Amino acid sequence: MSDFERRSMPLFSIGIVKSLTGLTARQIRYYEQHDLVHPSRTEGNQRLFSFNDVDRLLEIKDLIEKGLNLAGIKQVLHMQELPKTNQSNDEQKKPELTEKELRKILHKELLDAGRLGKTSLRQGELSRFFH
Amino acid sequence: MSDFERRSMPLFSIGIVKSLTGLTARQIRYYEQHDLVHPSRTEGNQRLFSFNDVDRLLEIKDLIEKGLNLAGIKQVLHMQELPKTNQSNDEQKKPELTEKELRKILHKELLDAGRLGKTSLRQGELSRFFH
DNA sequence: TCTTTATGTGAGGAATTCTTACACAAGTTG
DNA sequence: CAACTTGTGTAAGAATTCCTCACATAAAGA
Repeated sequence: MSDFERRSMPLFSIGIVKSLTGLTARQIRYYEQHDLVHPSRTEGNQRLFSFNDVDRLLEIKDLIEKGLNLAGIKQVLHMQELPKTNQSNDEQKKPELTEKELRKILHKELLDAGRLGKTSLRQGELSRFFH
Repeated sequence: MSDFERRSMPLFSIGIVKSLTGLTARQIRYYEQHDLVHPSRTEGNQRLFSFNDVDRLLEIKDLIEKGLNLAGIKQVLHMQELPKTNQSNDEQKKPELTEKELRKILHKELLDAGRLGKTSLRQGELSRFFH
């Protein structure tokens, strides 16, 4: 079993994820609805989260606390996922974000300057807690 | 958070543990009832298993497949937990096992000779799957 | 002021888990 | 052989957790 598979394995019910992240069930479902996480499901349609999912929720929480809105968070998470994609591809993959919104988000990030740098250090946060 | 704490953290519902171990819910509850595992509980009394609990259930399953009965398994697990205890302490801690039963168990183990050695190699099995 | 965003809350139902009880096959004991 | 023990299956009924959907609302933006 590869590292990737281990971290993508569906293991945690939403109740556990609540306590691991400090988010409410409402928030977790809302973030899923807006495509920020993609937990799998049991046969009976109950959500099951992986380590990766929990890590990602912790990142989302972090960005929320920095004042980013969901559009901004989506942007950041996508950039982390596709670090080597060239610019033309990037534009093709996020056509829904207008120039204006992007400027607004970047403005927020500037206002938060100094704190944003910590994001990369917090990557894979959960891996510090389990092994 | 220490290593010990991480591995003792209550995370998994019995449904997940079923799929991780291949045991039935009945078996898992029976082993708990006979003091082989001690999952914690949610506020609503639902079982929550840790990595250690799942590891231990995998060991139990292994020993079951080797033909040991629960008394024998309890013996083996206790010996693993207290590797440095002197003999007098050992006797104090397992007064419920008669000489006769012990002889029977040892006989079984002899019949299974050659396979039992693998047990120690399978220690902490789950740690190969997660980190 | 009106709209959007992110979250709280509640209802009603479905899925999961709980305990308890009965059944039973295989092994053990007398 | 008859009775007992062990380990597991199964089912019932209740409790807990989770689901979706809908409505409310504060804060922020237009």
